[in-house]
Formats: sequence, C-alpha cells, structure tokens
Amino acid sequence: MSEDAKTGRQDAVNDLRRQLILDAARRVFEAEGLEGAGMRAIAREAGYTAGAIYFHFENKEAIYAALLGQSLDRLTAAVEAAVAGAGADPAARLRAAAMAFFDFYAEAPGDLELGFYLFRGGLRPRGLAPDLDAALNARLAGALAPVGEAAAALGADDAAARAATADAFGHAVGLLMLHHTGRIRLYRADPRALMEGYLDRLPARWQPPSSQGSQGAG
Amino acid sequence: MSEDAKTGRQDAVNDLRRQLILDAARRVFEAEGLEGAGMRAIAREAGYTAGAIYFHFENKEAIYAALLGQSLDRLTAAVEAAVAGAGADPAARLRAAAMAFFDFYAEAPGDLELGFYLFRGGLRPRGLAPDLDAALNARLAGALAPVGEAAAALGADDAAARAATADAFGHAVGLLMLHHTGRIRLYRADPRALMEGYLDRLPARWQPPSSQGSQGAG
Amino acid sequence: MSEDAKTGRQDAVNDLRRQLILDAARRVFEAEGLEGAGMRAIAREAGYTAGAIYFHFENKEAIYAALLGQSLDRLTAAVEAAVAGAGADPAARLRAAAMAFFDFYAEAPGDLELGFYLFRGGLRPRGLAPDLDAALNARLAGALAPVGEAAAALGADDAAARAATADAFGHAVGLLMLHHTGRIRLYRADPRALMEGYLDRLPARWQPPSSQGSQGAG
Amino acid sequence: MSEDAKTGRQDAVNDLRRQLILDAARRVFEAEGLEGAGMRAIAREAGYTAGAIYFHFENKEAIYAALLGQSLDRLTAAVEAAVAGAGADPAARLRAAAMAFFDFYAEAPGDLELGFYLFRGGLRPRGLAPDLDAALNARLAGALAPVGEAAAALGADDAAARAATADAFGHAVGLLMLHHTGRIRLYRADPRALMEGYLDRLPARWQPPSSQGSQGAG
DNA sequence: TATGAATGAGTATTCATTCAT
DNA sequence: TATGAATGAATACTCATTCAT
Repeated sequence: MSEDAKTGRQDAVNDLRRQLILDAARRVFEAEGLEGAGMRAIAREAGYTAGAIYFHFENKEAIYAALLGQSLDRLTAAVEAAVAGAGADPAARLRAAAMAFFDFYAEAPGDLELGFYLFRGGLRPRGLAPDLDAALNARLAGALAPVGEAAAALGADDAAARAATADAFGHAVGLLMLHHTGRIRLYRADPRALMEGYLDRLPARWQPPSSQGSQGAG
Repeated sequence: MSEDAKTGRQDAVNDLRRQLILDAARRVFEAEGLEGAGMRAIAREAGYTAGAIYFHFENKEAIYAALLGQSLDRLTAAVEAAVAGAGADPAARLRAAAMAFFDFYAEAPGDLELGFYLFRGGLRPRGLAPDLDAALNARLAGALAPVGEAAAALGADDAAARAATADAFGHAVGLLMLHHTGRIRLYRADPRALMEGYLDRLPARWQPPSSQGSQGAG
Repeated sequence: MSEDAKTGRQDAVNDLRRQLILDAARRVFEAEGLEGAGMRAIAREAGYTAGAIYFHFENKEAIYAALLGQSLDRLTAAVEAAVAGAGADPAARLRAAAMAFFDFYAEAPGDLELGFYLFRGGLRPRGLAPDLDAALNARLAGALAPVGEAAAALGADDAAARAATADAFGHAVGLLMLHHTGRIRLYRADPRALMEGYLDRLPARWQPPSSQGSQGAG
Repeated sequence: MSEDAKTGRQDAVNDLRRQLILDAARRVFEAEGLEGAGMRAIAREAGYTAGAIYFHFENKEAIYAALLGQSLDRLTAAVEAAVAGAGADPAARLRAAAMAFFDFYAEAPGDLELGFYLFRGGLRPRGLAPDLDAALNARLAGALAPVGEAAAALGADDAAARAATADAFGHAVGLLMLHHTGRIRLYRADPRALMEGYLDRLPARWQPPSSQGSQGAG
C-alpha cells in the first residue's frame, strides 16, 4: 500500500472520529441545552474520556465552531437547492430562499440556538475568536444572499436589497423563536403560515425610496 | 396594635426587601449578563450574604421569574401609554403599540434576554414551574393585546387578529435579536426603520381570509 | 454580649480556621513537597472540602504567601532574639544573627523550600503578585538587617555592609541546600561547623576597599 | 557483515537519537523552565511524537537524569580546563577550580535548577532511583575534586580538605541561588565579586585544627 | 431574619504514560 | 522503531444551595 493511501485512510478515520464527537455534541446539546453541554457530557456521549476530546479538538469553542460551521453548510445547501428549484422568476426565488431558510431552522431548533449562542459571545470570557466569528458570519450572510439577489432583480437598489434581506432574516428568526419557545401557542398561530403571509406582503417590485411607506396600516 | 397591622407592616417591609434584591439582580445582570449574575454577585450588590437571599426567594429561578414579571409590567405600561397617546384611529393604535413594544426591548436588551432565557428552560433541569410559566405568558400576551384589538377594529376576525399579533411580535423580536447580537450590522440596516417598514406593509384593512396571499412578491 | 465582643470572637474563630488550613498546608507540603501540595490535598488534610478553602483564602497563592509570611515572622523573631541575647559587641551580634538565620532554616527545611519556590515564580504562569513579592522580599531583607548593622558597626561602609549581608546570606543558604539535599554527606562535613568557620574568617574590622582582597589563598 | 557490526551501528544510531532527544529537552527546558518541559513539548521539539520518547527513555525522570549527567560532564571538563590553565601553584588552582565551578552555573542557570530538582526528589513519588542518585553524586563530587586536592596541597588534612570543598561548594551554590532568584538585587551586590572575596579570605595555608576559629569577626 | 461556613458536584483543561497498529 | 489515539487522574477554581448559630 502506498504512503498516500495510508495517509488518506488515516485522515478519513480521523474525520470520522471528529464527526463522531460532533454528532455526540449535537445530541447532548439538543437534549440538555447549551449550558449542559459540557466537555464531560460530550465525551461521555461520544464514548470517550474527557481528555481524549482534546486530541481531536483544541477547545470547547472549537467543537461549537465546527458544529456551527456544519450547520451553516447545511443551511446554505438547503437554500441553494430551493432557489435552484424555483426557476427564473425573481419573486419565486426570493420566496423559495426565505422559506428554505425558515424551514431549515424550523426543523433544527438546536442549530438556531447554537448560532445565536455562539454569535452572542456565549463562550465568554474567551468568546469566539474574532476571525472565526467573522468567517462564520460571512457564511451566514452568504446563505441568505439569494434573498438579496432576488430583491435586486426586482428593482431594489443595494441598500434596499440589504434591508430586504435583513428584514426577512429578522422575520424568520422572530417567528422561529416564538415557535421554538412555545410562545406562538399563545396565539394559536402557525409560524410557517405567518412567514408566508409576510412574504405575500412584500412589494411585487421595489420602487424608488420616496414612494415607499405610504400604503400601510400604521 | 392589632396582629393584622403588624402583619401588614411586616409584609410591606418584606416586599421592600424583595424589591431591593430584585433591583440588585437587575443591575448585576445588566452589567454582567446572565452568565455572570450568580447568587453571590446579586447578594453582594444587594448588601446581603448569599444565604440571606433564600429567605426572600426560593431560587435563582424565582428571582429571575420575579424580574421577568416586573419587566412585563413595565412593558405593558409602555405599550398602554403609547396606545393611549395614539388617539382613536385603529391603524395608529396598532402602529403605536407595535413600536412601543419594539422600542421597549430595543432599549432594554437585558429584558429580552431574560425573557427568552426563562421561557426556554434556561434553568434546567428544573425548568420554569408550569404555573409560573403560564402566568408570565398570560402577562406577555396581555402586553400585546392592543395590537390584536386594533387589528380587530380594522376588520380582522379573531384568528386573523391573533395571527397579526403573533406576526408583529415575531417581527419585532427577530429584528431585536439581530440588533442585539450585532448581526444586523452585516446588512448595515436600521432595525427600527425595518420595523416601521414592516408596519407600513400591513394591510390598511383586513379582508376575508380567501383574499389573502395574492398580492405579494413571492 | 456586645457587638464588639461578638465580632472579636468571630475574628478569632476565623483566624483559628485560617491557621488550621495553613498548618495543614504546611504539613502537606513538608510531606509531599511543594508540587504535591495541591488545593485538594491541603483541603483533605485540613478536613475541608476543596471549595471550602476558598472561603478563607482567595488563592493557592494566598495560602503560600501567608505561609511564607509567617515563616518570615518566625525567622525575624529568631534572629532578633539571638541578637538581643548577644550583648553589645558588634562581632558577637553579627555572628549571633548569622547563626540564628542558619539554625532557623536548618531546623525548618520546608521554610527554605517555600521561600525559594515562591520567590522563584514557582506559581507561574500567574506568579506571586508583584506587590506581595516586594513585601515579602522586604521582610526577608529585614530579617537579615542585624548582620548589616553589625558590619557597619565594625567599620564597613554602606556597600560593604550590604555585601557582607548578601555574602553571609549566600553562604548560609548554600550550606543549607547542600545539607537538606543530602549532598553534604558526600563530604562528611557538618554544615553548622562550616557556617561557623565561614564567620571565623570574616575580618575583625572592615577596612577601606583598597586594603581588601590581598591576604587570601586564591 | 557480522552481527556485532550490525549491533554496533544500531547502538550508535540509538545513541544519536537519544542525544537528539536530550538536546531537545535541554532547549525546551531552558526556554520554558522545568515546569513547562512536559513530555509532549520535548517530543515536539525533537520531532517525535510523545509516545516515541519511551523507546529511548523509560521516564521523564530518565531524561532529566541523563541531562544532569551530561551537565556534570561539562562541569567537570570546565573545572579541569581551568585548573590545567592555572599552573602549579595550589592556591591558584584552588581559586581557578572554584571560580570555574561558579562561572559554569552562573552561565547555565538551568543546569543548577536541574541538579537541585533531581537531587531533591522533584520527581516524586518515585524519586530518583538510588543507584542513579549515587552515580550522579559521585560525578558531582569528582567535578569538585580539584578544590580538595589544592587544599590538601596547601596543608589541609583529609577532613579539612573535604570541609574546604564542601564550604566552597556551598558558598558558590548559595550565591548562585541568590543570583538566579534575583534576591541578590536586594543588596545591590555582584555575586561573582562576592565569590572572589570569599576565596580571598580563605587561609593561605591550612593549620592544625586547634588554631582555627580564633581570628574572625564572630 | 440574617450570617458565615461548608458542601458537593461542577467547570475546562493538562499530563505522563500505555498500547494497538 | 514509531505513530496516533486513548486513558485516568490530576489541576485550580466556581456555583447554587443548605444549615447551625
């Protein structure tokens, strides 16, 4: 067997074990919440001793960062797939992207919590290393890029496209929080329907800024 | 002096001391964040020893619950004041209520964090006691009631009014999360302006359900 | 009982408990060496749980610093007592001070180790806090002050008095190290006799610098 | 090729690798101090993995012992060279030996630390194996032998020669400790000058024991 | 009602060493 | 001979909570 093949297989085994730990971490932290997802608990779930984890990850932070990275990968893939399946119509693409984003987090509550936890500096006092933070933020922004692009195709200028992206992001996140914390039950409302309603009310095309803000209820 | 009077005065003194602790807890937790707000820190800030707190609150959870209750009181008052100042026009009342809600949490990030922390079961393994949870949820619903009422006045049936409330709630919360976690900076967007834009797009009057979902971008 | 009396007794009890821990720390670290004197071991020896120690001492460093402080107190007392009993003759006072210093550490090997360990930064990465270090160093210097004073009384100028102190300090410390590490057995020599021999060879009076360094063996 | 030749070459290769590790250990431990010189750090510096070290050394202790052995070799060589260069005069030889000893450790603080660490049982609970300890002690004694020989040449009997060696050893070690721990700064004294002053005060010739102890300051 | 002491389980991380491959 | 993975016990320190006084 060649050295290359050996190295390759070693790497694969290594990745497998890293993934094993990451999966364990995911399970623990979906079951116990982020606070309860200590190194010991993760190690136990993965069938390791606490110290063994450090052979594969430098830090608790590193584990969470990897977890979040994979989550963002899945998110990006989901959004891209939805957009690709939505055809050429910008409005349809916008809706597909936004709903894919919403659906992704609706089905993976842990991922939403993870994202907010990390970005908020949940790992203080150390906090997420600034470069990691920047990288992950960029990936998050990338995942939602199709929304902005669709808005631009619908006549939005740069600022309006960014605003539309942030607004849809916000709406989705807000509904998801209400959903996952059970608060939406107070209103017997279906969060997905609300998300769709929100998208329904978006303008069919964007206008120059001066013509905005005049036809609403408030 | 009657026993009743004595008891009454004792109760008053007691309430005062509870409030003293709650104020201290608020200060600590706004200064250090939820993670840093341990019992010792709260006690020190209140001028007590750690053990003494347990004569006034059963738990750390109880402190946070009381804190959240008072926060909801202030929120309710803020929304009600805004609505009262908005005149008779239902659209204006809706907007006033929603913006008051938004502004309240925009200025008090800690209160938002507290709310989500408690409602999410941040205090596992015990979690928030079910009756407390119900009571606090009811107060939260009450704070937003003016939104639903205004929607009803604009033609919404019961379900639509509830949906509108939940939706506005979600939008505000989502934007606030983006805001407080710094994520909105990715988009260089102003969360308050986005909230207003959201309200602008609400229908001027509510229609029968069948006519919904046909005029938007998606 | 007056509040003062109560407070006084509380303080006394507190001091007692601190001393209990310090004694335990001393025992542990004389038995196991400084490396083995972890918080757990100290706590166990003192009959406490590990966490309880922190009620009485902020740090491991604080424990060692207190231990060293007490050691220096005892050293100073021993030297002063010896000097006081030596009469007015400066030469006798010098010898008494130096031998008292030597004898103190000859009988308390742990104290010597403790001193060197702490001063050397054994507690890295944090190291002994600079102000503590300065204070302890000052007390150490104070303990040896009688040597310098006696040298001055014997005609030494300031620099020579300091040099004499450092030199005697060094000789004592070196012999003690050889003694406590068992290395002196290689030479079948008695460290105390060597210390006395060293003192014997000191000049009866100090001369101007130019006349020094001309009558020795080297 | 004979088996012997093969074995011989293997041994040589082995020694080379041992030396590689020892050099790495020296570098690590001079750079990071004894505390920071873990097996992992040494292995990394040597270009090995941690486990591989154990094929060449049984222990961390074994590494340190070997290191100390080599240090003593260098010390012996340094002292011998100095003595060889000092001519025939015993007083000059004594001074040369003692100053070479002093200078060696003045320039290699790590070697001094290493020596004391090992001899003190720094590697508890096991401690330095007794035979190793004896062997190293013998080499240490050998390094200082020229001092005793010179003293003998100056009239010292066996006991006096041994005492003189131990005493000079002690003085040097003590001054070096004061020097390396920074304590000598308290006295603004130059340790090398003090060492020379100590040698200056040694007797020009040794007398019968009865005449000792009568001309000093104490 | 309050204090101060104490508990016990918890935290992340490090280390020398072992062992299957 | 070497690797890479793993162990298990160790480290200092923190926290919510309890309880005798």
